[in-house]
Order: sequence, then C-alpha cells, then structure tokens
Amino acid sequence: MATIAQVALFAGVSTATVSRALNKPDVVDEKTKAKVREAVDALGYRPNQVARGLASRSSRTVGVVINRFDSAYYGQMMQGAEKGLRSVGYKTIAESTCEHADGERAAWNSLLDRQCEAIILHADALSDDELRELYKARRNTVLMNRYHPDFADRCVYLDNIKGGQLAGEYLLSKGHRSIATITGPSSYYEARDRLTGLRQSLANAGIELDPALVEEGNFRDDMGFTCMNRLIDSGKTLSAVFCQSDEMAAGALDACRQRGVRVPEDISVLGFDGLDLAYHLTPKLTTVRQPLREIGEAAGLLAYAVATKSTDHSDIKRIFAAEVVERSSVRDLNDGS
Amino acid sequence: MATIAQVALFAGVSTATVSRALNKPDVVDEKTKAKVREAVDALGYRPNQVARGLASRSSRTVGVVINRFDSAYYGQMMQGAEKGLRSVGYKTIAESTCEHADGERAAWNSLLDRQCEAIILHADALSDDELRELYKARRNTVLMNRYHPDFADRCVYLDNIKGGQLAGEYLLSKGHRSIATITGPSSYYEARDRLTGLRQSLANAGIELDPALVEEGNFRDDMGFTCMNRLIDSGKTLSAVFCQSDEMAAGALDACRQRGVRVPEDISVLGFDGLDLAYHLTPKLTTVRQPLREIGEAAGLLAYAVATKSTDHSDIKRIFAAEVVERSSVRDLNDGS
DNA sequence: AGGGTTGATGTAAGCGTTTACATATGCCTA
DNA sequence: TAGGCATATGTAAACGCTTACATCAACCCT
Repeated sequence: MATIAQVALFAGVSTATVSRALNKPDVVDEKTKAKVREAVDALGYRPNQVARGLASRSSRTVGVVINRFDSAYYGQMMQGAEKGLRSVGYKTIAESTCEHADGERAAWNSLLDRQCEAIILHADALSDDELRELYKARRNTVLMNRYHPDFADRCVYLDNIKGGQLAGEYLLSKGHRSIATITGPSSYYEARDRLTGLRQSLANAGIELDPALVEEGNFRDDMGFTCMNRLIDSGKTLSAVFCQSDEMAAGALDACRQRGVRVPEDISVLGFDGLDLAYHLTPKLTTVRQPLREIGEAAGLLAYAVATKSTDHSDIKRIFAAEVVERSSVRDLNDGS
Repeated sequence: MATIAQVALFAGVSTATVSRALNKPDVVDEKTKAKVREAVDALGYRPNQVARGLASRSSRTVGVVINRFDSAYYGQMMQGAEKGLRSVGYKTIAESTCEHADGERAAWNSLLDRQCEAIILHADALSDDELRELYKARRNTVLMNRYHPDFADRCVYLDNIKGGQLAGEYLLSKGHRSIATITGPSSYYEARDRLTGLRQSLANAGIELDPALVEEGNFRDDMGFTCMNRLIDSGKTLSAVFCQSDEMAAGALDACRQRGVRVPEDISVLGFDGLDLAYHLTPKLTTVRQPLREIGEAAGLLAYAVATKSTDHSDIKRIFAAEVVERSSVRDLNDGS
C-alpha cells in the first residue's frame, strides 16, 4: 500500500528517480538504485499498475470476449489466449456473452472502456456486417477462430475447407464410398466450408455427394441424434457419416446404439473438433482435430502485436490446419476385401 | 477518445458537472443534464474506466486465479464466477496457473497490483499454511471450492462429507453391500472428506468399508483405469465402485470393458462431479453432481461483497450440497431379488 | 580557461477522472 | 430586508504513476 512518493522519501530521492530505477535501470546510478531497492523492500512497495497504465497510457491488458467458459471448445481457446498473453506480460480480462449479439457488442465496448489495448473476439452471434463496423471504429480487434474477408490479417482461424477435405480423404482412404454428413447450421461459414471441402475431396475421387445424405444440424448432440435417426430412416445405403462436431457425433453414436446399428461395423462415424469428449465415447471416436489451444495462443500473440502496434507480425501463424486423430469409430473397408 | 474535458467544453460546463451528470444525475439540473447528454452523444464520449478507478479508488474488478480453463470442471466455476461478477457490474480478470504453487502466488500478487478489489482463488497447489499467510496479508481473498478452517466465511465450497455419504446411501439404497471406492489423492481434503462420508453412510448401515477395497487415485482417468484393474485383480467380491471423479469413472469403465466385466450387470460404477462427460460415457454414468456453476457464482457474489466491504453477506450461500444424477451405470439389486 | 558533452537527478506537468470545498443564485421566513 | 437554507455549479486538489524538460556537476578537448 506504499506509494512511490513514500519510497522516494524513504530513499531520499525524487519520485522520478524511483520510477526510473524501477523501469529503466540502465539510466540510474548503481548506488541510487541500491537505496531505492532498500526502500522498496522496507516498505513492501508494489507499483500500482492502474496508475502506471494511466500515466503511460498502456494498460498491458487485452480483453477476451467469448461465448462461454464452460465448454471444452471455448475453454481450450481461452486457455491458449491467456497463456499467450501471459507469456508477454499482458493480462486477460474475460467476458462471456452467452451467444448473444447484444452481449458481444456490450462486452466489446466495456472492455474498450477498461482501456484494453486489444480485444480478442470469438464472435458467434455478430454478423459479418456488424463486425466490419466494429473493426472500422477501432482497428484493434482480433477475430479468434473466425474468418472475415475484410480484415483477414486480424483473423486467426482453422482452414475449414481443408478440414472438410481431410475428413473426406480419410474416409475415402478407408474404402468408404457412400458417405453421409451431418453439418452445422448453414448460416455458419465453418459449416459451409467443411461441407465444401468434403464435396471437393469426394469429387476428386469422382464421387458426388448425395444431397439426400447431408443433414443440417446445429453442432449440438441432440441434433446429431436426430439427424442420425433421419439418415437411418432414409433407408439409403451409407457406410460412413462425417459429423461436423464431436458433440453431434456423440448424439449420432447414441442414435446408432438405440437403433441397433453397430459402429463401426455397420456404419462408421467420424467426428470433428478433437475434444476430450471424443476420447471418452464408445467406440472411441476418430475425429478431425482443430488445434484450439494453438489457435487461442496465436490470437493472444496477434492481439499483443496489435496492442503494441508492431507492424510486422508475419511470424504469427494465422491459418491452422486440422489433423485426424485416429481411434476406433471408422472401419477400414480395405481390410475385409 | 474524447475526454471529459472536451465534453465539458462542448457543453459549456465544468468537468465536475459532467462527472456529476453522469454519476449522480439527481444532483444536477435537468437542463444541464440535457446539454451534457448532447455533448456526450456528439463526441461519442465514453468514460475511461481506468482513470475513474484511479480517482475513485475502486476498480470494479476482481481477479480469478484458476488452475486452467480448458477443462469442464474449472470452466463451469469460471463461468459462474464471471456471471456473478458481471451481474453486479464487475469485471473479471482471469489468470491460469497450471497447478503450480508459484503460479498461484504470482497470479495473486499481480492481480492485486492491478487493483483487483478481491481475488477469487481456486487454489490447488497452495498449502493451507500458505493460504493463511496470503489471507493475513490481504483479507480480500475468496476461496472457491476449497475449505479453510481459518477463514471459513471466505470459502464457498461443496460439503464433501455429505457428498460421500450421499454416494454411499445411494449405493446402499440400490441394494449394494460390497462397495469399493477409488479416491482422489489423500493429500486433498476433498478426497478425504468424500471417503469419510462414504464410511459414515456404510457404518450407519452396519457395514465397514473394507480397506482392501479402497484404491487411491488422482482424479484423472488413467488412474481410474489402473485402480479399477487392481480392484478386479484383487479377486474380492464387489458389486459397486464409487469413483471420486467422473474422469476416474471413465477410466474405470474402460478397464471393465477391456476385462469383459459388464457395467452395470456385473459391477456398478458411480461417478462424482456431474460433468457433461458423464452423460456421454457408455453406459451413461450415474454420478454425484457438484453444482459447480452455482459455486462459482456464489464465489463471485462473495467476492463482490468483500470488495464493497458489505458487512452482511449472510444471504450468500457458501456451502453447497451434491445431488445424485441417476443414469444407467448403477444396477438396482432390489429388482432382481 | 571556456565551451561542449555526458550522465544523473530533480521539477513539474500531465494521464482522465472524482470529489471536498467554495461560490453563486434564488427562495423562504421572520 | 437581512439571514438562512437549498440547490446548482465551479475550482482545484487529489489518485499514483510517467516523462519531457531543466538543472547541475564532472569531465574532456582545444
């Protein structure tokens, strides 16, 4: 609770000298520094970072606005972002929005009011147009795991098209030809991209994705359940279904179990995300993993670069690639032949 | 980026009046307020919360130090805490520590330097003695889901003894008599308490817990796997095992599957925590749920009370009760008789 | 010896607010 | 009409730092 003035008094120097001794040690005399150190220790002085921020107009803080904390998906990105920021001495002030556009806007504003030097936004609800407005108003926003064409250099994201391709190629490589998919909402570009990627990979193999085999879900497990049931009811032959999220895959697995279809013997199921959840499912889910922690960390680093106005941040990775984590929910059809 | 001085100039009043118009509207004239409002709108003025905090010496911020964000367990508490804090207009500045005592101490200090008015600590690594020191130094710390006898009124936590009892009583009610348990590390009071509770409930039914049937795990799934194997290998008869975490239960389920013991036909498995994970396991795991979001929210509210030095916070719930969430991993032995 | 460097420190003006205190105006009452 | 009291506003001093600028001493060079 001691102030810099008290330290200065104790050490018999001016506050400016104390400040310099602490912040730019090379410009102050060794003996003076010793006196200051002594005073600091004696008084248990710790600089008030808020005052420091006000005076130096740099809060060393960035805001994170995120849908929610209590899901592994967001949690991993949050973890990565905070880690990245912490590694450069920045603090993370976090706000959840419960998937509400008003919440996202309000959080963005109030974090700026707190003098956050940059904002990491995981915007689910805000439209591209609104994001453009925000970005115009204050150019210090970083989009985490979302791509926006107008400020691509402020986006850290997964290449979803490649992710979809990877899913398709993997299934193809295991001998699957009749492939179904349960997508996310078509209003999400992630969902569209993954579908596009899947289509492309099939097309490369001369296969067209049967429209009757694509069900639109919402990334959540109950829709995985519903869509899988629809797929089964359709009576179409299908050997594999690619779910655009692990949660939907979990629902799909439940549906299969209830209907007596065995996974992977009768139908193979491939997930997407690579959450811990996938590991705990039965059968253990083969899935396309997004490197969420890495994406979060990169977003943190990019936010730091933005905050410090460092012009060159070409060293920060912004586009990430998915990878398949092979477990036991996809059958290798080549084996049996 | 407008400052209060510019607003004052624009409105033709003093900065003090602008400040009052914004913060205590009832003491300023209606016409003046209108002028101020106009100026605020015209200039797009938004008060600098950092400066405001410095001047009024209240940052309206509390710090949360937590092990990590990327697990459902911590995520839920984090979600609750942030929600509680947000509901009273406070910001959450969060730091993860990766289960490291140094990290917890460093985070605690640096958050205080940032003028957090209270700290919510989920301390895993810090010992009771160290916590006592911290608390002595600054009495504005709240312990989230941890109990410390020396400052019980600053703790929000689950009644783990009752939780253990509940587990025992539930198993008993389903007709189980040979009960095994896989505990957390005995260095954790939670683990000891849950075990105590289990013992008590069995004792009430005239049963003594067989020491050979208690395995010490570490709350994580690999140890659940290992311990379950040991239990099976022991050759002892047991009809149910109570795992002190859902993760360990997941591991235990895996072990059973590998060894060909059916759950719940051959052995029943009861979890603890009530994470989403439990729902996705096969069979769906019956578990003793801790209300983690509620605990987090209460911690947030208590932190607020501490921050505002409100003397009476008897309305804030501090001790929470677990509840069993019934699913399909525990067999009802009464049925078959 | 005088002028120019260099290095170390002090002085004081911010940073953008809040707030105690002073001042001014109008109104009521005796 | 003077005194007292509200009410509304302004003045200026904080809050705890940083930092541009001024100052001063010591040293070096010609």
